[in-house]
This record gives sequence, structure tokens and C-alpha cells, in this order.
Amino acid sequence: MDRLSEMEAFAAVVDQGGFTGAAQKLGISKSAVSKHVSSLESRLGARLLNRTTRRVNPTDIGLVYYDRARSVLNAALQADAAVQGMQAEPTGTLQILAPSDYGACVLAPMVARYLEENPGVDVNLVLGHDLAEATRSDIDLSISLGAKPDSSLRSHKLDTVTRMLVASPAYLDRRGRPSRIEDLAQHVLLHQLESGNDPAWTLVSASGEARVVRTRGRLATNSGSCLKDSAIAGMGIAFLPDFLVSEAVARGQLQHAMPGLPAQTAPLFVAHAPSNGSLPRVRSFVQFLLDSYVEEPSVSDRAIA
Amino acid sequence: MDRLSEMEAFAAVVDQGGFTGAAQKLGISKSAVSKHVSSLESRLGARLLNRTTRRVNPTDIGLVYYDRARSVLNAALQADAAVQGMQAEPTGTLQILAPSDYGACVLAPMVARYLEENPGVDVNLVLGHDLAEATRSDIDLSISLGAKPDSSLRSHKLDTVTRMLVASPAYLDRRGRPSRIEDLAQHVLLHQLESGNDPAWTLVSASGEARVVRTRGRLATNSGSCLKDSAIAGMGIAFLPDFLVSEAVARGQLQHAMPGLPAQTAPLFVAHAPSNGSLPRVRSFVQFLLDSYVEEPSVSDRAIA
DNA sequence: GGAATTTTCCATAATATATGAACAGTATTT
DNA sequence: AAATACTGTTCATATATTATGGAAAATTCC
Repeated sequence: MDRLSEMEAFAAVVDQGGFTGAAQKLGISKSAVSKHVSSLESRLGARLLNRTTRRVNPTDIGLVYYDRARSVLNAALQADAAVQGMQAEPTGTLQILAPSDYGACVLAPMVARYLEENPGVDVNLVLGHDLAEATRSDIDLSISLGAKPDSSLRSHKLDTVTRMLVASPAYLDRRGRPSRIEDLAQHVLLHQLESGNDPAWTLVSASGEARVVRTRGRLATNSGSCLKDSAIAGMGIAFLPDFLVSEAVARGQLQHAMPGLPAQTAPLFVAHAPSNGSLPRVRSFVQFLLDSYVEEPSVSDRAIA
Repeated sequence: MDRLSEMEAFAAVVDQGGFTGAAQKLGISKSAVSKHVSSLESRLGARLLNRTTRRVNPTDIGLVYYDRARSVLNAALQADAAVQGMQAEPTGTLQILAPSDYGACVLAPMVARYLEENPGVDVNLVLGHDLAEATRSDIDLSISLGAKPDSSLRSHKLDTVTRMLVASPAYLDRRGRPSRIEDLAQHVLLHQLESGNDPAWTLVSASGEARVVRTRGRLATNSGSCLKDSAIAGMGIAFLPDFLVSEAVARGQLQHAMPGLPAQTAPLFVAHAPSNGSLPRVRSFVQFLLDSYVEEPSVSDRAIA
């Protein structure tokens, strides 16, 4: 006997003031209503309704049970509605916050594909990871590189990004190839400006220890692609993520400046507020990202697997 | 398919991290758990669990549904518990607030009977309707005469109390019998002190209008029985409820002072805070009162019926 | 007191359930 | 690397239970 149906039947009887009305409202036979209520009463071991053949009045026990049953039914309704809401077609405008370079190089093409698959969703892609931006309340979803997001957020690891030291062949021929981290002090280091950070790189040496290399280049910018162009132009060594430079490396415009250096990896996360986790557009985009990275994992993640 | 059982099965699977554990915890077969969850999923039209044959992980939809389902189950548990609690044997100390005279004359013998029938309950009978007492938080139940209790309280009408003008035959022979309300001004009126009230009676005349009679007696007391004794002693006319004087009237010690006056009736209510309505001792005592008054209605209520 | 509604009861047909074993797949362990 | 142990699902069947429509019982309204 479905206990929820029993409660529905009982509540309907109280609402309609009779079994007949309840049966009509529920679309079942009077007998069924009677049996449901009887079963409920025997299960509880208490009389819930005072039947007077002409009128049905709830017992005082029935009265308090009615309130409880209604709240149970409401909760059940909300549970169903939550699931239905999460399965609805994604709609609205998805606000995505992402690091500038990653957003421009990697995310933008993916977003384009996502938009094609999800005609109901618009995307606002906010690039640049300022804290002021990160706390904007209308951000649905943010992508971060390196640090694992705040544990108050729901996060999924998407990928492992490798950053590498690159320079143009001409530069390396002219200035020599560094073989140890200390050798970098003799080179022109093209630094990427980050808000609030000292001009320095943190590199993990072959022995596994982190070494901080102060950069003393004549050019610094916050644009990774600008930095890449400078490196291609032979202006020095840059420390850039693979997604920015792999194409230039493949074309021979850039080379690994220090092949002996172990892979400098950082995890890539997508994160969202827990309350946004049930928004279809957020769910669908996160799933889209996860699917995309599973189909086409990066070099470093493939190596791990 | 019992929807609550489905939720229980699903929640158990999430808790135990597997169908086998859930089946053991619920005491049913693995097949049943599997079917319950399958049925739930198909009813919702959503996958709730990611099965990996070795481990079961809730989908993100499943995660939010788990919370909802848990609250549904909790509410259902509370609903059952509320009914069970209301059916438990009455225990504890019942705090009753009642008007002094009514409590002494009528309620005390009834309480004695109630105590015999309910060995688990003690009674504290607080007599005297001071507002300070009425708001005491440990009062389970209060009885009031005349005014209908605050609508924030649950109240039941118990009876209709008739108040009557009485005096001793000797007094009436000596001073004459009043025939009109105005005549009362020529009499000694024995007033019952009430906190905050002017010394006056409000009488309903034969024409139905309320007349206020200022009392100017030399004796006033807050004790109804003391007033009755004074009236028996021939000291004047008293205005007292039937339960106080009917015996003396029957014995001829008192007479109706003004037989032409219509019945001066006031309803008698029992009231309790809604939150106390589910306490077995409150319920049982209220029921006891109602039963007692149904079996033995007062004269005026019998006349109405 | 009669009549009309209302609930409950009853027998039947249909539906649905729980079960245990067999099946298929994966993670652990040796 | 292979075998094992354990997992969830599926299947057929026997058991329970359900809903239904009509008849019966009961009580209130007129």
C-alpha cells in the first residue's frame, strides 16, 4: 500500500469533507479511498476520521496528522519538482569567468560548439581572473588554473595544463640553451604580469623542489599571446601554458628552452556555487566540458592515464 | 510501488554506498532494492545513480534528490511519531487553571474521578483567574466562565452556567421580593470581588437588554461560598452561579430573589494552547470533561438541547 | 418515520511484488 | 597477469495485494 497515496487519500477526504468527493478529486473509486484511509488508520493504530455517514470530521489526532501529511506531500512534490527542474532544457544566459589566455585560446572555440548544441542558452564569457570579477554574484561558473577552488564551491577537475619554457630557435642559438634552473639568471625572461604577484616564476626542479626564479626581463605584459609573439620574435624565454604555445612549437617557431626540466603542471578546474548546481544551463555546460575533455584529453593527462 | 519505500531504498543505497548493503540494512533482497530504485528512476525520468558494478555514485541529480527524499522521509517519520505520541498513555503533571468557585465546587470532584482513571497523571489545580496566573507558561489547560477564550487557544464549550439572584427566605420576607431590576437598588446586594472590576452586576432584563446594577453592600468577598453563607444568613441578595447555590435552594435555605428575571447564562469553556493539543494528558482530560458534561448536562444546556 | 446519501463490505479479476538464482562485469589480490 | 570475489541486473514464478462495481448497513435530513 503506497503510504503517500494513503496520505493523499486522507488529505483529500479532509479537504473535500467526504469520501465521495475525495474519490472524485483523486479519480479513483470510493472503495479505494475507504481502503486507503482504513489502511492508514490501522497502520497508525489510531482513528483519524469520525465517520457520521453523513459527514466526515477529522479526529483531533487526524487534525494534527493532516498537517504532517500535507508537509510530507509537499516535500515529495518539491522533490519531484527539483528533479524535473534539473532536467529541463537549459535556458538563460550562462555567465562564465575564465583566465584570459585560456578563455581566448581554448574556451572560446568550445563555447562556440556549446552554443550550437544548446540554442536556448546565451553565454557571457568574462575573461580575466580579478577577484572583483570572481565575486560577482551573477557568475554562474568559473574556471581556474592552478589553485583548487574554495571548498565551498562544487568543482570538477577538467585537465592538467603544462606550462613550459619556450624561446625561438634563433634566440637559443644566440644565447645558448639553459640546462639548469640557475642558468636562467643569464637569460632574458619574458614575464607575464599577474595582479599582486612579484615578477617571478616558481619552477619545480628535477629533484621535486620548488625553485623561485626572479624574472628580470625588459618586457612584461599580462597577455599570454603577446608574450608568445615576443618569444617567437626572439626577445627571450617565456613560461607559458601548452595550449598557448604548442602550435608554435609544432611549427618550429618556438622550442623548449630547457628540455631537461620536468613537466610544470597545474590542474584546471571548473567550479560553481552549490546553489547553481541544479541550474540546467550550469549542469549542461559542466557536462559539456567534462565530455569534451574526456574525448580529447591533453598530453599531460594522457600521460598520467 | 510504494513511493516512500522507493525513497527509502534509494537513500539507503546512497548511505551504504551499494545495493547489497542497502538490501541488508532494509532487510529485503537485492532484487527488490534494484527494482525500487529502477522504478523511482523511471518515474522521475532521470538517472539517480551511476552504477559501476563495483561502486555506486549518486548522480548530481541524485545528490539533490537524496536531500529532498531525506526530508520527505523525516517528515513522514515525524507524522507517525506525532500520532504515536498522541496515543501514548497520559503521564506527567497536568496544570489546570480554573475559577476559584467552579474549581472548588465542580472541578475538584471531577478531578478526583479523573485521577482514579488515569494513574499516570498528577494534577495541579490552580484556582483563581488572575491574569498573572493565566499567562503562566506551565499551565496546560484553563477553564473560563463567560468570555470565550482567545482565538489563539483551542477551546471547547463544556456547559452553560446560570447565575441567579438568591437570598434567604427570611431576608425576602423581611425586605420584600424585588420584581424589577430597579427594585434591587432598595436591597442589600452582596458583591463578589473580582480583580479590576467595579462593584456592579450586569443583568439581562426580560427585554433582552443588559442592565448594570451598582452593588452597594456592606459585605464583599472574593469567595463565592462565603457569599452564599452570607446570603443564607439573611444578609442580603447574592448573584451566584447555580453550581454554588442549587443545593441550598433545594434545601430551602435560599430562594430565587427575582423569579421573573430571565436566566442569566454564561458559557463555560475549557481551553489550551494549540501546542499542548497533542499532549496525551491534555487530550485525555479535555475528553474526560466533554464526556462528563455530555453524560450529565446542566439544566440550562438540557433546555437548549 | 421515511428517504436519500454516504460509507463500508465483498468477491473477483487484474496487477504488481518479492524472491532466489543465474548472468555479466569490474576491482582486488595473489 | 590471471583468478577470484563481489557487485548490480535480469528473469520466471509464486505470492500478495490492489482496484473495482455493486450490495448492504447506517445515519442524517426532511
